[in-house]
Amino acid sequence: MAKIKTETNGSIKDMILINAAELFRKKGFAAASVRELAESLGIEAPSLYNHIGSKAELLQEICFDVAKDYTMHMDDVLVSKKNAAQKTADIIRFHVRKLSTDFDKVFVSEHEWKRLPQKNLEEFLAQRKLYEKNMIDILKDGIEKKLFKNILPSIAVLAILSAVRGLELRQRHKNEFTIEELEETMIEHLLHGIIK
Amino acid sequence: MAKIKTETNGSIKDMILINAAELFRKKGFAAASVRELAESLGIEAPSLYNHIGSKAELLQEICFDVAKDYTMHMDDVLVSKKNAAQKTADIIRFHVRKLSTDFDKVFVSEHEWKRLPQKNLEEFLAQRKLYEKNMIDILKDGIEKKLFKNILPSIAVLAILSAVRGLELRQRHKNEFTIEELEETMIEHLLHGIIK
DNA sequence: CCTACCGATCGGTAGG
DNA sequence: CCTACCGATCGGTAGG
Repeated sequence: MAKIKTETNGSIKDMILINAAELFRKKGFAAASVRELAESLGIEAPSLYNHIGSKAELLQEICFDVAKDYTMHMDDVLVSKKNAAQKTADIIRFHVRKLSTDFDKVFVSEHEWKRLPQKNLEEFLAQRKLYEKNMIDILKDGIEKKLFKNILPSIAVLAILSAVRGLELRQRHKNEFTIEELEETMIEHLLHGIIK
Repeated sequence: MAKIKTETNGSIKDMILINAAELFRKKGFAAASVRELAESLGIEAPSLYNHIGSKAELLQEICFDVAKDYTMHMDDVLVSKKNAAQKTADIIRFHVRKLSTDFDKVFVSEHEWKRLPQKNLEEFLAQRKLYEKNMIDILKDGIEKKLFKNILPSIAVLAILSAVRGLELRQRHKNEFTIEELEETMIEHLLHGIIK
């Protein structure tokens, strides 16, 4: 009898995905139960299946939603006229911003993608690999143009991506810094270092 | 009847912890079953309980073993006569090396500590917070001594730690780079940046 | 949207 | 170290 309370403009499926992302982040995909998700929505577990196909499907939608956003941004960056340093800065900025605006989804996508069913996992990894290849190409271009030092591109990409992926802003630095401060500080650090 | 095969010098408990770390890394703590762990050791699940108290205890031992190593290294760094830049480099180097030599344990400690039971979780977080505070103090000292730029220490620590924590060397770059190359590249990047 | 319920699997214990 | 087994919980289905 109880109906899912939808926030303004939120469809039922959106509400489910929002709550699922929060639950998966807090408990991990494997330890999060469908019953608990249903409870957070004010309904019984079996009723959820009128809206979703399976628990795994929710994880899949979260991961690929996030991946799509990153991929689309990368496409914008690649066709822009900016130089390698500016492109790299854009990517860092986007990661920090995305993490702060869509924390639950991004976190789940970063930490729980390994629980995707085989087929989805392969596709997810392929997208991720392409993303990293695009970044490596940007760094290589920067090295060629004498903009960057003669670094090892694949390791630099690993360092940059893990730095921005691993950020755990959560509540911690919520009111300590603005998002813009965080973005620019990360860009400065990862491009120019901290040594005077 | 089957006995656990112990590798040279490895006690049974050590073997259990090694296999548990690998299993927890691959499947996640929640999704890893005691039965599967037992199977990897060639025994039945109930027999495991002659050697362990609970599944949670294994996670606890893995996480605190790793935390102890980092904390002990930090203590060495803090009493050393090196300057802030050298101390920071030492910390980065230790993280990279530790990750490459104890991949499964470090990975589990980084990704699964949230599944620790309440009491252990609080202690783990306290140790982690102290570790970060020590690093912040090192950076502050570097800023005071005009060695570092006027960065935001807490964000810089976050960037450095997430960069080194998030590294996924695994098989990927196994034969592509030596550990030393990886260490020095990360130090160079996180201290001096990539811009020429 | 609900109640009722299924088979599978879980961590762990009893007892030898 | 084993077999036998427990209660709890899981994702999901049937039927209305």
